[in-house]
Amino acid sequence: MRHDRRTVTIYEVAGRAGVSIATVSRALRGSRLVASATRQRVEAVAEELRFRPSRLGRSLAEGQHAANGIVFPDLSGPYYAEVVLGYEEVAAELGRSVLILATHGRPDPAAKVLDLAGRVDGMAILGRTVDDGAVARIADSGLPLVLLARPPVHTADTITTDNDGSARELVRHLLGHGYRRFAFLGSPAESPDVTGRYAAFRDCLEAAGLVPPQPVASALNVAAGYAAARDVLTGRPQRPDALVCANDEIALGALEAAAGAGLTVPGDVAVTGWDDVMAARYAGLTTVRQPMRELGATAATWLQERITGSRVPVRRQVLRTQLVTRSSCGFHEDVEVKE
Amino acid sequence: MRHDRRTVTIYEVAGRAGVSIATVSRALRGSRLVASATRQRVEAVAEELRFRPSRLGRSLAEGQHAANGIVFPDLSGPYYAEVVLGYEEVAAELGRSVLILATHGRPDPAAKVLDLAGRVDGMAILGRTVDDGAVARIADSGLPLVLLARPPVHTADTITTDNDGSARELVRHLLGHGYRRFAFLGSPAESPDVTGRYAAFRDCLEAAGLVPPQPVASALNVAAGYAAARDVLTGRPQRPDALVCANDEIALGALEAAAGAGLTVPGDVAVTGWDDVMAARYAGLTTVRQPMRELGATAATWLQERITGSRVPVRRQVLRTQLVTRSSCGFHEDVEVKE
DNA sequence: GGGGGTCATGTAAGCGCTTGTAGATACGGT
DNA sequence: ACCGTATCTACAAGCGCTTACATGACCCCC
Repeated sequence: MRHDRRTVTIYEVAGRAGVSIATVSRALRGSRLVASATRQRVEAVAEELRFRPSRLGRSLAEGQHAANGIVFPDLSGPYYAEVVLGYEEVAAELGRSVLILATHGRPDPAAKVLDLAGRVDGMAILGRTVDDGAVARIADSGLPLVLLARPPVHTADTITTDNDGSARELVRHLLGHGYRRFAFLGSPAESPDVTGRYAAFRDCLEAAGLVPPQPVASALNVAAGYAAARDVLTGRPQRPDALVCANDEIALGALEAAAGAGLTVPGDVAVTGWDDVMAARYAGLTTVRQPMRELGATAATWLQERITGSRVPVRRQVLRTQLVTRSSCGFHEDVEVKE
Repeated sequence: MRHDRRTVTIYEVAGRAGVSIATVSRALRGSRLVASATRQRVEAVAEELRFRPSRLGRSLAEGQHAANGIVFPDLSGPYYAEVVLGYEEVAAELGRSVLILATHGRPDPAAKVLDLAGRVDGMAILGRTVDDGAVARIADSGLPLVLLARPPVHTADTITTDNDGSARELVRHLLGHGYRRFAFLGSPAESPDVTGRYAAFRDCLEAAGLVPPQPVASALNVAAGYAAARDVLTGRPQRPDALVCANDEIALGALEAAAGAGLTVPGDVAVTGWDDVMAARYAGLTTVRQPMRELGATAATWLQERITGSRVPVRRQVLRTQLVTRSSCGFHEDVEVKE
């Protein structure tokens, strides 16, 4: 069952250098307890033999994987990719490898998540990928955990973006443009973010004296958004004049549906999204930009603190968002600044 | 230096169940050499103690990490993200974890790549992230390796997409629309793909009796594409009428530059890209779609074969691409099919 | 010139698992 | 009553490293 290729071990280096393995280990890790002549000899032999210490041996002895994990639904769309990137960048800087696990919308990722948990010193969980039970079980095992864009679970740290604030800002902006017949496209059950966005949308409309509509079910992709918007724009007695979409992909689908129905944007209907994907810019879509990279970076930083130190209190943080107004929500004088 | 949180080990399970650790191991791994009464007892105790076998212990004993690595430049844009996703999906299916390493354009990732190599049973390297020397060194160590969208290095398997074929198809298409004054935007040094695309572009124009232009330097992002296109469209005596851009981001920048220069697309100038990013659709950009997901999936499959079996011959494969014609390369009757 | 440091190195005990091998037990056939 | 065989279990070696502790050499100074 062993690997075919023989790798050179610390024993061979020790033998060739005429010292014990303890000395090799010390010499190569820069301990001061080695005479410099010995150190040089060991280094020369190690170089000659192309010795690379086994990560497994080292990890087992140290009781540290020197690795972090991250679980996410997928990487289509820049949203999660940016989070992963921010996470990886900080982790790499700290000398930790990153293990990924994409759930790909599979029903029960618990087994794979548990497996991942056994390979890392800490782990970030992104969105609604792992159910509360599994999260609690992992947290209870003592594995440092950070939850991202996901409802908190007792002892784990949690970071989210400001869905509440951004939804309110968005709705007020649309109200300011004179829109009154709102629709919300996207199923709150799809993700915790959508849940929060819809809730704030509802509250904000109520506060404005309007009757908030039920959300229109839609998965978080272009095709679903197209279908949902088509139904809403053509199949109802009272056509809405503002489609608040749970993310940009739904909104992009909605823009197509509007065009298909012969409606102009933003004249006949306004459309907004969330995420500020690259396509949003070319589609003139008003949307909410979120600090995804920072989300990942903060997660990696927090984990590091939990892994090395033993800070006790549970942390929660809400990252600020930015409303990006383009043409799809009404006419503006200001032109988007070139980036 | 050991971890604080005490994890339960096989010894405790053995003690509680009144058997040896060997029996625990066999019982839990489903060996037939265990009486079913014993197995049940062990399983009950393991469950009660929430015993999770240490991955490190197991890997060390088996000489297998049960993990694959992948190195890529970044994850902005769907290109690499899709590859990673395809790779992860297949690897996970095969019970292997995935370690990622983003080079983030850092100058010398060799140390981190070597570290990664020590943590996995096989590894994919994407694009021009690791220099030939480091690749050769890893390959020589016997680590199964697959190179993606990158020039081959002796013993490693290589998979690329059909840059040559797609470039020729693209140029012929533009020639068919009547364009004759071509420019190529993108620095061949940026990536092996760009090198291949430019070479085929050049050859194809020569074959058509035209004098191929030198490439116009540009990094693979929107801002660089904008700047390069602006120079080409405004700063030259003979303005080109077809901008073949090395990827979609450059092309999107070029579209903006054309608009900024008061030129119509495709009337005054045609623009094309590569990758078919989501924004390309909304920008009406003609481009080349590549099977990125398949690229990653194939890499994982090949690695698995190399890791488990010992197939000797070096493999090379070129994946087919698909020209996606939209409005930016001339007027078409056909409308893109809804996806 | 012997006691007490300091410095360099070796010894060995883990870290948590897998697995080859040997031993124990029970059973059936003769 | 005995032995061969099948079935189960324990023993122990190993995987490749780190590190506490022991050992020994050497030097300094009273």
